[in-house]
Amino acid sequence: MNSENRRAEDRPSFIEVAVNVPQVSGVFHYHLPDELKDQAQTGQLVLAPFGAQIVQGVILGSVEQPLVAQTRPILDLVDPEISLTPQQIALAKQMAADWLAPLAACIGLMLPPGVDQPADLIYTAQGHLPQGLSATQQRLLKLLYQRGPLRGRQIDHAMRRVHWRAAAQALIRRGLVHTERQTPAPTLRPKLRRTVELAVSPDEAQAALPDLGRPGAAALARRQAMLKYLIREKQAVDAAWLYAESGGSSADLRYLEERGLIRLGESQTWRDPLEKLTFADYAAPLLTSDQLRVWKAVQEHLDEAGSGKAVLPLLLHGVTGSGKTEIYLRAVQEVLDRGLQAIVLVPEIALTPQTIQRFAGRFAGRVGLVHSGLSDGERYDTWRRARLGELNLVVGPRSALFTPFTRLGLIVVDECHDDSYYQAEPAPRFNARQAAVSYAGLAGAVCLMGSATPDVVSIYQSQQGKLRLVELPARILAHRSAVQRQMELIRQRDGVEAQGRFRVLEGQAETIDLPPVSVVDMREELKAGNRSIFSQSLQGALAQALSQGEQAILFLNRRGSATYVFCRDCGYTLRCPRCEIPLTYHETEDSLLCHYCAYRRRMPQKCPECGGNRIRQYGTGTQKVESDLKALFPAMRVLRWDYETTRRKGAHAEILSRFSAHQADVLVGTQMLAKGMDLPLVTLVGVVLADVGLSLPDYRANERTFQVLTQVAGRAGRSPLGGEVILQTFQPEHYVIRIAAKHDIKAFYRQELEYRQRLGYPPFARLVRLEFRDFNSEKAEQAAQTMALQIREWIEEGGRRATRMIGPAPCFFSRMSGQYRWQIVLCGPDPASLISPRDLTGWRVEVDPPNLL
DNA sequence: GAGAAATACCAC
DNA sequence: TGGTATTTCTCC
Repeated sequence: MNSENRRAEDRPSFIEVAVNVPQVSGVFHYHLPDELKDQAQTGQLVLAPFGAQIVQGVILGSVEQPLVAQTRPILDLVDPEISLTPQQIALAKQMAADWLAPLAACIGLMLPPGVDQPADLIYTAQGHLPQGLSATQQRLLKLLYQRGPLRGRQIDHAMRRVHWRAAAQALIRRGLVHTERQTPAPTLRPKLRRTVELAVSPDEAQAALPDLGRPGAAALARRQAMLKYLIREKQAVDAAWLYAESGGSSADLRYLEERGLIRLGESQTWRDPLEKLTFADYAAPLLTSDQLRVWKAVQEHLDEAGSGKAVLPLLLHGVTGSGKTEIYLRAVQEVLDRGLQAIVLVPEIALTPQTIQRFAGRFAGRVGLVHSGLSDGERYDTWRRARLGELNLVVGPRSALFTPFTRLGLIVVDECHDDSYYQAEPAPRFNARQAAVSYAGLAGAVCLMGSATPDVVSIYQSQQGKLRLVELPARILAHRSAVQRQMELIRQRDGVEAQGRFRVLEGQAETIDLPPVSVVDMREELKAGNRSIFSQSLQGALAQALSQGEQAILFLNRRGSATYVFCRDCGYTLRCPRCEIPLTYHETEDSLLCHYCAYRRRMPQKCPECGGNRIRQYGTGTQKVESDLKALFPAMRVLRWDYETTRRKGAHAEILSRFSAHQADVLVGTQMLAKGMDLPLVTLVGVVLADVGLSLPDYRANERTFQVLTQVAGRAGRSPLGGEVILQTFQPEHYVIRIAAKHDIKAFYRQELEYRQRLGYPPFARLVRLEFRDFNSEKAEQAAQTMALQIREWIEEGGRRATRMIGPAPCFFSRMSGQYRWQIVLCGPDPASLISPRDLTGWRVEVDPPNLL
């Protein structure tokens, strides 16, 4: 048979499918059975046979010639409403290439959570426990006897880090266990509500009113009320609404339906996480001259992108409080006015309630929210609303990037320096900020990134013409209403008009200088006999703020150091038995906690090493700061914002609103204090120990410390009350401390770029990190050594003299959850191309990871 | 990730 | 040599 003689319509069309098995990277060719030919478009989520399994997959497109002689048919659609947009498919392909990740894993990011159901087996035990089984086999059998048939994933959960699958195979061979395939079915369905409408004309319904039951019966009155309501309404109404209006029940509805008077229907309803919340309208303020200049640049980009031109991503560098969010809001407004759609990425939704509020306030009823607190049903509905074009704006963390829009005009990346845009676990390991740039390019949209502390790599890229840098160098005074109240306060306090450090521009917003920063040398404090964690000047400043009814923030840079416990006799440090990370002390429970794997134990009375009883916690935690503060200032109202106090849902917003409402004088906290918050009453920021973090063995330790110090300093003095920042440190001469104290970010970039160039780190090279984990320390090391030899060979073969290999070495956090970690770092112009064609099963591969710890 | 095929291993 | 444990490879 000659296929060329066939008419085009008869030619079977083949399709390319990415199967949703995360370990499988390739694409596979199938054909569509006739009954699916009309429905199965590119992007559709389908069920396909794959070996002996039935798996989900996404149609990537059609092909003329399949790769295999005999294709198998697609079985069905998983959900007719779930299909990826062409731009999403393009982005998935781009990401797979950029991050050396399997395509299926990237496709998985685009699907609404809860819909993708990996194929699984159901394991059932049969017969009795015989002799001569291995420990794992016995455990597995006992588990199956106890809990009955289980899915593979349930066993994964119950027998964590046990390689039980081999044991299961052995049991299957001996006939003690049997397996059954489970065809995955989506657990989610659209939420429906019942509707009611008249099935007859209003006149006929009116005529039927007296004859709806026994005269005088309660049912008669209820049914009449229902019918009357429907006569008035003329259109279909929600059944729940009708019950409330008439006092009737579903039995009454059934009666009216049987009489042929009404018709029951169903209509779809959306699960909207913002529905129950109300937000104050947030009207657009006038722009400052700086903002107008930036806004013009944004408009230019939107215009050019609108006319089909490729545009550079925009990097908005604006000091804290310079009005970046207002620029985002205008850009979103502009895009919506043009009939396009926008995605706004924020770092950690729980930590930026103020940003969310401003978007929800400005675009009430038109904004979708995506975050980890949503139920699967809410996400599924948000996804489908976006896909149907009923939603045009979405705000959320990195996963919001994958909202299925077809008319994307803008992607905003707020606080673009934030590490939470990087996803390390699970694979694919990628940076959502870089993915946003790719996506904007693919979709013809504008990417607008903003930060008060852009990372040096972005700054370098702007110097190289790869990004367009726009700046907001001046701070805007806190909100006008708050300012007015505070001017009044100052007048009462000082008897004079506030002036000097801030300017009032005619008819526009007012600007104010960044707060002065003083550096306190803690070595001098020790010499002077002050052994408290607060220097004399910080104590003085706190006392003053308290006496004047102002607020203060005390910041602890905890990364890499914490309240670890050691013996003052022998020096023994208590560490996590699984991770070897120093345990941190928690006063409230008198217990020790590992912050990596959540291992917990009681605080010991005696040193486990030497038996001495002088075992104490050392270092400074938020609890210690809180108790010391209370000892110094008994009247002070202290609020703690840290890991411990924010585990409860909604705790972030609650703490923030209590502090904003001046129900506390001092807020003590860690990293999260550095996020974008607007707290007008804060006049003092104290950094308890500024140099923590500088000693971490990571090439970005300086940059990260500088960023966090700059961000936290920006929380002070956003009002006419003024403000100051006190940095306590043991290394006052360190350039990061010196430059942060002067707010001289440009000097930091010069220094840091010089250092990166000297050592050949990004942006002067790119990085790939290979990490191997094993419960057995020798195995982990062995694997790393073998791989290192292999890589050396690849470098040799390819003549890749510009690529250097760092390691193999144990990672800084050398154990995590009981597994030993070893790493190899490749550094060079394009290290990814060296390993992309190789088989790296068992290795975690990260391209341009944000840290090497 | 499952299942089959290929290979390594071992007792006789 | 037959049988089983282990690794490798394909799945469209």
